[in-house]
Amino acid sequence: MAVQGSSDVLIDELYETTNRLRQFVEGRLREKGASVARLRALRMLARARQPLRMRDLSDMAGIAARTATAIVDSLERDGLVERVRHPQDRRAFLLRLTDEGVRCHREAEEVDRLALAEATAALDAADREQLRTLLARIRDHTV
Amino acid sequence: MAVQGSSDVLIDELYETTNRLRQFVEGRLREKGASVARLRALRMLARARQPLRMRDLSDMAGIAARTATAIVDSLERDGLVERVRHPQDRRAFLLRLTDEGVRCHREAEEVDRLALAEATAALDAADREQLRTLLARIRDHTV
DNA sequence: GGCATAAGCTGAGCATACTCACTATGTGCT
DNA sequence: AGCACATAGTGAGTATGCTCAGCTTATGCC
Repeated sequence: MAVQGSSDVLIDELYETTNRLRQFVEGRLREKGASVARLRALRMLARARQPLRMRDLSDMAGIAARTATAIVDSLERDGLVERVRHPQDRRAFLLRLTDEGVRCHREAEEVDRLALAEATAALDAADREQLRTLLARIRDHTV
Repeated sequence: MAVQGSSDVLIDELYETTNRLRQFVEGRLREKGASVARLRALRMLARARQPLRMRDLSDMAGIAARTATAIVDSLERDGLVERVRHPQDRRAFLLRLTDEGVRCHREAEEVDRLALAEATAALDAADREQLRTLLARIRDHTV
């Protein structure tokens, strides 16, 4: 029974772990004016070689287009990101990090790195790699 | 660089995996009038030997008390749960599953089990156990 | 050129998570 | 008894995720 029941609560544990990890990291990111979702958007924009459209951002982040709109709204309100009309496609925007956005990203990334290192202190490199592998296998089956 | 960067995106992968798994499971639970959060509450109530207070529920589910209020509100609105005044402590409620709630829980539990089995099809028993162990280690460091 | 269809984005509305502040009630100390 | 503090639950407000509907603009086919 214990063996068969071993997967029953897996989603709950995944859910709770994510919730707690998010709160843990967000508590540290807050003072930098960031959050997990906001940092993720900043990271995508910082890493991309080309300016991104809203759609690119939502695809890369694995979130709904509407959710990306909300995130970018808040980033724009705080002066971290700018929407510029796409020169060829008048339906689309191109997203650009402001100087403030670049600074915020850099600081938030460092805070995130430290918080994540703290949260995963009990995992060695092999454990982390194993965890990533297992997560990827779940993602492959939830399309 | 690849090795050092291995933990950088771990939280993003955990985040995205949870989001996708939740949507995957909720798509199947929806027709049963449930959701991941609602099923979790129903499960706690069904498994508890004693009637639970709001506080017991939020503690067991690992969520904020206010969030439990919202979940129970929705379950009560749909006639799945009842709040009964605690006979000794007039501040508290005791939560009781209705017959409809019991039926909903039973059906949702089965749907959840199947959906989870599908999502974790690429993981054998040892993988699942390993995943649970790794998640638990993260939880221990995010209190 | 013109019409049908697709794509980009956002408004509206919901669910689930949080914090903070508040009311009502219990508990414990003097 | 009475005051201080703790606990139970919820209202208010915010963030992040979703879907569906709708407007605007591109695209592709005749």
